[in-house]
Amino acid sequence: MAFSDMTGHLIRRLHQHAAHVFQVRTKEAGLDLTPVQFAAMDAIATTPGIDQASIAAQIAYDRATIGGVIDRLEQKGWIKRTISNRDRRAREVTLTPIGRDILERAIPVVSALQADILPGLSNDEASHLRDLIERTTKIIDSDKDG
Amino acid sequence: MAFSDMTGHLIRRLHQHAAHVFQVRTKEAGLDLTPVQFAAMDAIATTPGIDQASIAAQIAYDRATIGGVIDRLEQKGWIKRTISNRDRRAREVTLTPIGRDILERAIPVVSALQADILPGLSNDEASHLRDLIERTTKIIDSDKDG
DNA sequence: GACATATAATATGTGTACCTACTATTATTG
DNA sequence: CAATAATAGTAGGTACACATATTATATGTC
Repeated sequence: MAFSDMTGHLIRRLHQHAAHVFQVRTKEAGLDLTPVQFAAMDAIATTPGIDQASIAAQIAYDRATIGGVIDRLEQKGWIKRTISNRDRRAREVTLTPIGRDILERAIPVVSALQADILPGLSNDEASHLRDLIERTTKIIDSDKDG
Repeated sequence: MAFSDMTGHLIRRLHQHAAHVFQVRTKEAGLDLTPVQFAAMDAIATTPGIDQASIAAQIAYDRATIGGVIDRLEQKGWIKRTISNRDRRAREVTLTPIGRDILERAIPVVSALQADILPGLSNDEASHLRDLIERTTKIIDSDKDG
């Protein structure tokens, strides 16, 4: 089989495209944020005061990567980090008012761009594709735990 | 819709998993190479003397990224770069004997690990998933050209 | 054949992405 | 409660990944 037909290569291409769509659509909307920054802010909004390790676990990233992401979000003034009282190793992360505003503006944009990630597929096909991927990732997760 | 169910997020997770499987399986086989390094070497083996821009186009990467990848492959002694006679801007890239050997050893490993990227899916489902992704990437490509 | 245009590679900068090791702190266990 | 193990975050290192700008060279046009 030619390399270009291999599963891994196809998945990389699709991911590359998804990242590109995210970048273009958010920039068009006047937003300056990356996919992981959005994911982290969404997790923080869902669970204010969440610590970095929990953010990393929730959105499936490395702790070290999230550390850097949180650094940059803090520099932009979108999140705040305070040492936790119940566990002095942990940092409790919350959105600032500006960060909340950015996230509010980003949510509809990010929701809308999802459809552009799978051009040319019918709704049924796109749904089926999402379903197959979701089943696969669930198996990956259960393999990790079990 | 929750962020974790969004298309972009699912695709990222799948890509992350595919990259992980590649890393683990190649390491187990005693190989020290990344997905893009493998892809580049495969392209060079297919078209010896290919220039860097053509490698980038063939495997769908940025020219700047491929420049760095080729740098590292050259440092490892797996490829050779010579200034082209017909176009002094271009670098003709070829595999060294060692590079050819590495690629020969890598090809069966990389072929075999493709199946591990989609655990828990039947052959039909995996095929269908590949097909849907392939159709999407073809549309992406034609949008770029047209 | 000078000149505008395009292209190959590189340089620079930002931001992931993950690995290993390290420090500080907490939890567990004898 | 002292010793051990586990965990949160950071530091350092490697390798993408891509945008933009720059340099060298080639190409098309008049």
